[in-house]
This record gives sequence, structure tokens and C-alpha cells, in this order.
Amino acid sequence: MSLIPIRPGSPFGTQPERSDAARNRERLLQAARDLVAEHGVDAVTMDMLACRADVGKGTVFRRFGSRAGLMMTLLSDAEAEFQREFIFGPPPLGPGAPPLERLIAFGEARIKYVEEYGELARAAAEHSPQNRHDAPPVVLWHRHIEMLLREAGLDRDPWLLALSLGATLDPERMLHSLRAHGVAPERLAASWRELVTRLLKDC
Amino acid sequence: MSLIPIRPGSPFGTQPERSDAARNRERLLQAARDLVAEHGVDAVTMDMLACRADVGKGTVFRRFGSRAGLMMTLLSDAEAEFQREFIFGPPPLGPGAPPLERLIAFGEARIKYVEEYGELARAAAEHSPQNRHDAPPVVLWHRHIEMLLREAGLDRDPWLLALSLGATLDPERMLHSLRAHGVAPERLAASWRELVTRLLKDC
DNA sequence: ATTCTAAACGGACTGCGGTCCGCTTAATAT
DNA sequence: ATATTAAGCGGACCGCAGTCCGTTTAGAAT
Repeated sequence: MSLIPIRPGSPFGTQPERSDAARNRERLLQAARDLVAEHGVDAVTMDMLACRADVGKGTVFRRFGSRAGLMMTLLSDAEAEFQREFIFGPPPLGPGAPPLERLIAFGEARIKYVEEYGELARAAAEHSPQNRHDAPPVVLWHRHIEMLLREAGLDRDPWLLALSLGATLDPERMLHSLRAHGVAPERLAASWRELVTRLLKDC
Repeated sequence: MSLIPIRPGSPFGTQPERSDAARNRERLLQAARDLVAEHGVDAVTMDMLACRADVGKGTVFRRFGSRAGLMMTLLSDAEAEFQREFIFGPPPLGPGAPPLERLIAFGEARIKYVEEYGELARAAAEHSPQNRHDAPPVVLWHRHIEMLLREAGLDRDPWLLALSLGATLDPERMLHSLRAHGVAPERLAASWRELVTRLLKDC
């Protein structure tokens, strides 16, 4: 169950979804997961998905809106889990630790996330700057970072600074470092630690 | 004349370009500039360009390779000018000033660049992570930042740190802040100054 | 001037994401 | 059971980036 996007079917004023629609949604999600597992994220096309799920193409787009929307849906469980961890989970990622340590842990968690779901995350952000920067989860990360910066005493435009730090953790960028340049995850994490440590020194 | 990409026609071992090819290139570049001026970068399609330049579509792609390639070509003069300034120009952007000041000036220059050419820069990076992160100009900026970090005494993996700082100055990101969120350029510059100042404090 | 050839050309073609709109059907009211 | 209706459905269709390949032509060699 996702925290930020309200899944269709969740009755939040809206009526529940029709039975055939529900069945098709399950079929589509299953087919999508299978295709991704078989061919990799980038090779999956919307026609292919429609065909595999034995459903019209219009149905696919009615459900997910776009390719990016499909990928976001596929990510939503992992995303919700990640959100839960840094909002409610145990320190140092969750509340209870000093802000610098939480920030370091946040970056490390993000790196692990990208190692596991990077391709999906990249595909979910493709072809829409709007979606890329203002999708609810992204906004939430930024607010989280901003809050930690404030807690650490950084009062000079923490929002923009949070955006900069967010840019460092951008899935596409990190994925590119990891895959194309063969940078080890630990090295990324060390660099992140160095960055935020220097940034928060004596505030 | 661009510093990094060797323009077709520059005889670097290769023979000069055929006269009809040269004529078509000029026609295409002129048409492209006109179309961008008339309709905006995002509305210009490759078919439109071929039609306007009275040239086959194949010719357009033979010339520029892709839409991104076209945009890079349109940018190349401005890009070369920018490179000249931070490599050979007067301080604080060019050599002669202390590294922190050069870094600050670099960010400010980048922001001005994005204000003026942001849409082109965004279009030049679209649809190709490879191109986006490893295009020669991008690599050059990163090396420049890395060098300044080293000069300032930052010896802990300056290459990755330079990548992070580069992410902050990414055209798409800055453009999004400027346009979608109405952030003033001065505010972006101030945030950049704050970021690098803190980062280089007592090294 | 003629021949030769590699470069350049053009436009039909493909594959993809995304839209449109007439048809079907699940759920509800009677 | 029957009628009603709005949500859901499907696949033809569109626009775009990018490819392919048969044809043309500039420029060199003779």
C-alpha cells in the first residue's frame, strides 16, 4: 500500500473500481513485471505489454496514463517502503539520530535503492521534467532533506540547498556512475558522506 | 569555431566537405535557427526542419545524427565562447583568481548560460544518458571543477565531488527551478555561492 | 570531354508513445 | 427480468525520431 499516490480502488470519496477493471489491472501488472524480468525495463514497450496482458492498448494507457506512469506504479511498493523507513523507521535513517547522521544514512539508502530499482526509476522519470522534479515522492525527499538541513542549523535557503543535494542523489546520475563508469557503490556513499559532512560542519 | 567538437569541414586528416553538402549545412542551420526563433525549441521537429530547408529527411540525420546532435550544433558557438571564458578569460572566471572565487564565478556564468540557452541545452541532452553525461563539453566542465577542487585542497575523491557539483548546475534542473518555480537567478547564484563556500571552508 | 566512384541525397518505411471514438458491459435502479 | 448509463474497452490512427536503400552528383582521374 503506497503512502503518496492513492491507488485506484482506494475509496477516497471515489467509488470502487469495476470488477473487470480490477482484473485487467492485475493482469497488466503481472505481465509488466514478467516482461521487465524477461527483457529488462528499457526493452518493454506498451504494445508488448498490451499484447501480453491480452488487453487493448487504450486500456493500458487508461490505467497508467503513460509509460512513466506504468514504471511509477511498478515502483510504488518499493517507494512506499523507502518512505516508511526514513519517516518512521529506526535511526539513523529514521527519527532519533542527529541530522547529519540521518542525512548520511539517507544517501546510503538512496544508493542501495538505485542499485536495485535504478532502471525502473530512470524510466519513471523519462520524458517529463514536470514528473521528474515534482512527482510526489521527489517532493517528499526534498522536504525531508530540507528539514534535516534546518535541524542542523543551516538557515540559508535550505530549500534550494536540498534541491542541490537531491540532484546528487538523482537516480539517472547515480546509475550512470555505477554502470557506465564502474564506480563502486561504497565510493558513491563515501563521497556523499564527505559532501554532507563538510556542508554541515559548524552550523 | 568550437573547441571540442571538430566541425565537419575542418580538415583534420579528413578531406574537405563537398560543396553541395556545405550549402545544405548552411541552409539547415539557418532554417533551424529561424524555426527555433519562430516556434521555440520544443516545437521544432526534424520533418519541419527538412521541409523548411528544402532538403530530404535523410540529409538532416546524416548531418546531425539526431535531434540532440542538431541542438548541440546550434549551441556550439555559445558553448565554445563559454569554454574560452573559463579557460583563458579574465579572472575571476578565468585563471588568476583563487579557486573558491573561480568556482563561484563558474556557477554564476553557468546560470546566465542556462537563462539564455537553457531550452537548447535541455533539448541537446534529451533521450540519451550517454550524451547527457559524457558529451565532451560536460566532461570538460567536470574536469574544470575537479581541478578547482584540487587547487583548493580538497583531495578526497574530487572527481565524484565535481560530479555532484555538476549535478547542481545541470541545465534541466536549473531551468526547472527558474521557470516552473519562479526562482530568481540571483537566488540560484546565492545558493551556489553558499554551497561551494561551505564546501571549501578550511581545507 | 568522358568515365568513374564515393559521398551525398531523398523520401518511403519502421517502431514507438500516445490519442480518439464508437462499441461493450458491469453495476444499479425499477 | 429489464432498462439505463457511465465506466471501461479496443484497436485504428497520429506524429515523431530515426533507418534504409535505390538514385543522383560532385569532383578526381584519364
